[in-house]
Amino acid sequence: VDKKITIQDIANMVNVSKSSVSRYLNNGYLSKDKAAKIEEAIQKTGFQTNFFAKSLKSKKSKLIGVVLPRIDSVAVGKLLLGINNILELGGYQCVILLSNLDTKKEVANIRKLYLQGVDGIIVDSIAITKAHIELINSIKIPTIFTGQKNEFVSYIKFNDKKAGRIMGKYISQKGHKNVVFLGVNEKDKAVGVERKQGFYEAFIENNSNAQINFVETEFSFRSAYSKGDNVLQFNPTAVVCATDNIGLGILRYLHELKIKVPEQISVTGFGGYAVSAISYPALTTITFDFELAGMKTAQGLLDLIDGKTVEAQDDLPLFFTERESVGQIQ
Amino acid sequence: VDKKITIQDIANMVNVSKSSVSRYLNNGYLSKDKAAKIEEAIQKTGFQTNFFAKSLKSKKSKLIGVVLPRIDSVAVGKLLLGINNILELGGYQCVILLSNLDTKKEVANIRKLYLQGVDGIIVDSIAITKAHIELINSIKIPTIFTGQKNEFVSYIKFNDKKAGRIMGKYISQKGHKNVVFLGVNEKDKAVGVERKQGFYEAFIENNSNAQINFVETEFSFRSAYSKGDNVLQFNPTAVVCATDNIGLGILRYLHELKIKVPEQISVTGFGGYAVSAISYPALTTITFDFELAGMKTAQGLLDLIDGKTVEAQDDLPLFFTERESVGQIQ
DNA sequence: CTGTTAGCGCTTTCAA
DNA sequence: TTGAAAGCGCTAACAG
Repeated sequence: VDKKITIQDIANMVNVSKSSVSRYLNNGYLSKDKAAKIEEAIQKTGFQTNFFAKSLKSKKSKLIGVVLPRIDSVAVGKLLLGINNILELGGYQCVILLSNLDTKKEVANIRKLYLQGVDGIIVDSIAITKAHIELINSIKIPTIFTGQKNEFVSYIKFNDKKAGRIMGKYISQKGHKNVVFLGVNEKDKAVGVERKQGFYEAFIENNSNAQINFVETEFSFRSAYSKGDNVLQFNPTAVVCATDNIGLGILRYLHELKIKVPEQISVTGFGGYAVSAISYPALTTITFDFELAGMKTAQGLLDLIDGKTVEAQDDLPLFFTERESVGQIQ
Repeated sequence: VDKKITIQDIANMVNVSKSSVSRYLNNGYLSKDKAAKIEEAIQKTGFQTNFFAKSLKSKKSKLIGVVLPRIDSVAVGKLLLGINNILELGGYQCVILLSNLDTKKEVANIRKLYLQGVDGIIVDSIAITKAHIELINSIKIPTIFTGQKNEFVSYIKFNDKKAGRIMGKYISQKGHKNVVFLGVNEKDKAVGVERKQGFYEAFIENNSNAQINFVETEFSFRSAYSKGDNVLQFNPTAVVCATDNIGLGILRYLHELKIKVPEQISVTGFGGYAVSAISYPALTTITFDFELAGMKTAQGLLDLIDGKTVEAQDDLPLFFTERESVGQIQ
């Protein structure tokens, strides 16, 4: 592998025109013997078509842009794994842009990818704003969202409200009447609003004189941990956390205070990361299969690229995972 | 944003040649007034230079290939975050290829990136083989490794041996005489060999009649957990785990058997992920700053691209983090 | 300072 | 079936 060889070099070696080599490469008509010779030349030279020239000419890059809110999270990692599984099969590669949980940057990243000429864009969004919609409508690149929903775009996500409802029903059935919902900011519709709403609804339905108090936290262990005394002020019998991460933070806080879980207080999460099964006590949670979500999303994008219509989907399978962190009241 | 507009369109609007527009874009000499007019036209049209044409011509893509063994790990996520921080400043973007902890695929991915014409490659390697070296030597693209070392390539990593030594000294000082090292396969030089060796050396130095037994595990919690009884057969007073993940798996196993940590048995890790501070008991570990590692690696690659020489570096700062999981013997 | 010119490597009519 | 030729959008001599 010395100096990169081109389609022209191959043509010269075999005494055909470069058009013929191009045809060979793109399944055009070509006589058997020429095809064979070209194949041989390509084999021994290790020729590989120039990615940029091809993209320039064909207007296709085989590159998919992936906009992520953050990367140092197991959930996002799994999602990306699923995305990559599917995209790789289709001969696509991922260009990754990070938004640092910043909505504006998310939009800027989408624009950047568009200008670069990727063939499609996947956005693991934290919130779909008007700016998102406007941009998506003005650019013509296939784009699909995951993690959040919006009627004007294609998206594939879990039903966060349903997840919340499952948890709400469970907790009320366990006899809890005074709980704290330790959630995140409402700017995040899926995690901040839908999960909470689902929980509230189902919890109240089953338990009309119950009491729920809300405490807000960031996504990190550390932040959740630091909200511990805030949570305890309400004297809840259960604290329902918007993510497993948050649950783990609270678990740690309670441990330090020698408050026994689930004997004295119950804790739950959402997510189903492997680590929450290892914690002590293992966290009762709603399990989302993020890798599957990634695969579905990537497949949706591929369909969009193929010109098919993809209908919004917010019912990816999720299931309740009962472990050890919730106790029965009375 | 309708039909993509080109440098020629801008040239026509302002009545200059497209070369002048190109000059404007690339900091060539240009009169103030023309520059101003061009700028205005670019502003109002939202023109953006065509990525593929530019790359084709300039032989530069502003794309960096990043080969990762896996993506669903916090350590890798942090590394990528650091890489991205630096690359973004330089106007580069990351194309990510996953190797699924497979050495052959790692090599194949490097080749793929080379053929695509990325400007440089970062490999978070699990093992640097002859195939790696040969490929790197034959292609001329700047390439840097992280996570593993090898005298024939540029690399930036932590000193895993030193990390092991610190732990070995600490554990022996704590009076432990019979430990199990719960490590990974030796194909992974850094984690499988260096950490172990460093630990063995320092532990024995301080404690010549001590006993160490080795148990092998995969990287996952689950695998570590499943090795629990294997570990216990040796009746150790401490189990030194090659990663925090592994340590967390063992912690869970011991908890289920109601074996108290650190009263009955001590456990340690390597890594310093946030989650190990939240576990119960919090894990004593060696902390690596993976984000910093990512930044250093990316900066090294940028230097390589600039034609500077980058010397191998295996002394990224690491520090001992004493928490709650190790007890004193006697 | 600025325009003209010649490609980068490839695909794709259009004729032959 | 095949080759010639045009051109994707851009950069970079080379004159002027």
